[in-house]
Amino acid sequence: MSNFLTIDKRTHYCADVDISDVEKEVTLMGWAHRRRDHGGVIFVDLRDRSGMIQVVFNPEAGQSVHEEAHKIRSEFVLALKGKVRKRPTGMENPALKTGEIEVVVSELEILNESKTPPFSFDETDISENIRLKYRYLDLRRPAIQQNLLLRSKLAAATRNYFEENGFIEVETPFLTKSTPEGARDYLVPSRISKGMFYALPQSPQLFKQLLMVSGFDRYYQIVKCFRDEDLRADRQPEFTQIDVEMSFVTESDLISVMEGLMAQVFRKCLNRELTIPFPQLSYADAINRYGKDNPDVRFGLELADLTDILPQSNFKLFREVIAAGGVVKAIKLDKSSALSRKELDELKDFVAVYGAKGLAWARVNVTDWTSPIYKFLSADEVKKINEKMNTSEGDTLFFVADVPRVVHDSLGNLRLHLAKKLNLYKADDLSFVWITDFPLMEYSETEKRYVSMHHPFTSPRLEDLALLSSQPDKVRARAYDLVLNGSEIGGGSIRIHRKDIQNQVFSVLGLSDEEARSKFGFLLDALEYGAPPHGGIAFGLDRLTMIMTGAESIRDVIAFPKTQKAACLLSDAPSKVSIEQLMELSLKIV
RNA sequence: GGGGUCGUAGUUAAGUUGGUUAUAACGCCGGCCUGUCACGCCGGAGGGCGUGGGUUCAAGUCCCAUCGGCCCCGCCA
Repeated sequence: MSNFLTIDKRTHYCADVDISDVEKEVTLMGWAHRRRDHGGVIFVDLRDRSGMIQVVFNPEAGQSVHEEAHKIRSEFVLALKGKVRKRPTGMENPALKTGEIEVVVSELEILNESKTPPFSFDETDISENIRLKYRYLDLRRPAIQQNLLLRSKLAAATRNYFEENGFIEVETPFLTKSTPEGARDYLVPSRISKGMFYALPQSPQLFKQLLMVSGFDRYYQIVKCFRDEDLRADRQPEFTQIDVEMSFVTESDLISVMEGLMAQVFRKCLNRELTIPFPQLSYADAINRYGKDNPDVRFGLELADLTDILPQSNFKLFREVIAAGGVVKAIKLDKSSALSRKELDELKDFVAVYGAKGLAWARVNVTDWTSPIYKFLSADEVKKINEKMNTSEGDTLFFVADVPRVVHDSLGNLRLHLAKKLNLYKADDLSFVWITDFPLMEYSETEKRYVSMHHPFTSPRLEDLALLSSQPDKVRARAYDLVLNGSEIGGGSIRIHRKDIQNQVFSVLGLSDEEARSKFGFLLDALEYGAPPHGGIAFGLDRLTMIMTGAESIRDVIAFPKTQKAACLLSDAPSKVSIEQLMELSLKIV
């Protein structure tokens, strides 16, 4: 029996051994990343979470060690002891952090063997179903380990910041009450109360408001949230929020505390200094200029509104769209980014996804345009458009005419598509922007009623209160989103702390008093017992980590993620349960 | 719910207008090799093309269905 683990404790992580350790005896443990067997001397790259170091087995070191080394295969788990030495001149490996040195092994124990892994850890484009099935192996890859390491640093920096600033971390329940508004709930059947269900929280929203009523004053929590909706590249059904709530604050107080958080987090995790305060943009301006409420402001390509120029146009399509209350908008691509005719045509398909029935384009020449729609436009219209969009020779214009939503969706996304395709921004740019003055509610055609844009506990702006019953969609909310590089990384609001206003909002949302009582009675009650003015915000930890690591998928910043069908290929969840389990819960599969 | 795309040795891919025994690289196994680091050299094994139907003399190639991965629309207060 060897002394490894019991007497010979690990002295270093592999990549932490350096030139100053030469002549020292070290004990290392890790995985055999690669073996190079020269018949005589054998080299093994020993890997752990820190990185790699080359270890050497010389035949002279002793026959038994050398024989044991012959058995080493990929991913065998090794414990070894040896002396650090500088590599012979000319044998250094500059690609390796530890490339100047190596460890000459005197003792070796194979702590565990390994089957040949199903994929190579050097390979970068392994199909994702294989990676997810063997996630514990996928997670050995340094790139993913780095992502999770940064995620850990981000969480730590966040906790430090809040602790330093007088916030208290409080846990809130996972087994809680289903809420009618918002996303679809994950339900958990109650065994004790037959036919009753808990819901997993979409967010700890109501509980953190209650904590303000309790007087905690400053709350935070890094917490899982659950929404049973379809997945995207940046969306999982269970995700992590940095959840915050503060009492006796206004929007500007909260915003500046959160800017401090961002500054600290980026300094500690990425050693980057942010310029604060961040710029702010109203929701209306964001939509008008960028077509989206999560605008990527790293580049221009802003939308220009041409509706005023074209109501009498000879171009029937524009004229009719405007007459029907629609808008005509355009974006301008600089001449340095000219596209081929084929590429221009392909963009039609791109905007069709967002409901655009067409995409008109124009190439600006010295005196005219090259464009399918040029012949329909008057010289005056062309002149006014050229002036409004400040065109110069070689620029390309893209027009969409439709109802505002379609125009904004298609041009807003076309703008992102072109910027990415044509590299109009630098990969490491960081452009934060607060979006403010959201509408409190909007009319839902599917539900035939007004629905909250944020959530029903968001405070209306006091000066808009009078409009609440007459023109609900004109009421602005005291809500704010933080957008980074076109990604909504956080959103929050000042909440309603008065019962009468909360009731009024519920009523406009079509919630009867009885419904409001049965769903949110506990909140309404709490508002009657000295609820302080309060507000908060929640950040998406996963999305923030994605941006900080440059990950293209949320799965690359989550240790054990779900597939698009919300399945876990590793554990095979979700799965069937036994009839006994169902009976215990009084459940029947229909 | 809908649109798109992919599925061929362990992995990554190639596979002509359907046509002999389905290719390659890496990996794996065996042998040789004392300074490699994607070690090298020699030899070898390994799949019947996601699954199920169909068309055909003949299907990895065509058709239908189905399962799964990814991207998107809807959805995500």
